[in-house]
Amino acid sequence: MVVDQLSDAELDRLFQAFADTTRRDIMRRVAVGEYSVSGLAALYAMSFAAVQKHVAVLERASLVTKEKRGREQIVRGNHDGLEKARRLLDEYEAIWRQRVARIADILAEE
Amino acid sequence: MVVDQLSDAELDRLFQAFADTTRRDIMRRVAVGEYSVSGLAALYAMSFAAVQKHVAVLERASLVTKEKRGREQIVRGNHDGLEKARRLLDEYEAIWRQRVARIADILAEE
DNA sequence: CTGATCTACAACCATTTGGTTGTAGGATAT
DNA sequence: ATATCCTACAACCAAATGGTTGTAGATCAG
Repeated sequence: MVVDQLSDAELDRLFQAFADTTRRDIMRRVAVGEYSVSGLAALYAMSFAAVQKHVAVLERASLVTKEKRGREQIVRGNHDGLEKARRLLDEYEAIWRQRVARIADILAEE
Repeated sequence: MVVDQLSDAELDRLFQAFADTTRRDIMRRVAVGEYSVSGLAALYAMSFAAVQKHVAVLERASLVTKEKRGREQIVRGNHDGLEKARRLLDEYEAIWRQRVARIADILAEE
């Protein structure tokens, strides 16, 4: 039973978000600790605006959330987004296994 | 222990490959049955060349393989590629869980 | 109040992406 | 031998991506 239907566009955004080294690194960071946008920006050899854009991509993909704290914007990992991506790959895995099982059945019939 | 180290570029290609609805659909198809490139092309409302490009993206990402059979090119799903993507997301999941566990520990100490 | 910090956003640029059409070559069928 | 089918690849185009700099609005510190 599929509880939580994801649109194609949502999945596009999800995987697109993972398809960049800097963004995957940001995901690792915010999964462990708290970072402001400028705190993240300090970690990479690119402009603040570039990092800001990466965070925006992750946010649109529901992989992080931002929360205003004073003049800072705290970036937090969003577990749901990660789970959705994982679930899709698990689904593919299941399809694969079904196929392997079916082939085994066919071989067993002979 | 990380058995099989994936370069950033490989991961970029892997997730980039998943970040398109048509390509995810192709992945589902070839996981179940056998398709030639033209067989796949017949399924979508776009040119043969466009589908050919999508297959090429999946191939560069090690998500499918092609095998020549007569004048056709048979596209097959490659389980390894899928596994690698799954493993990465599992790793993120593990990082997440560690954090949750650590927070629980801190709360328990008080 | 002033200055420094953090953020957002616009404008711009080069490259990549996702699509097209067209051309050409190898394999198959008649 | 000829026509058909399947594939590969080049050239082109519009839009998106990943980066830049610059401007401007909030918030905080002195």
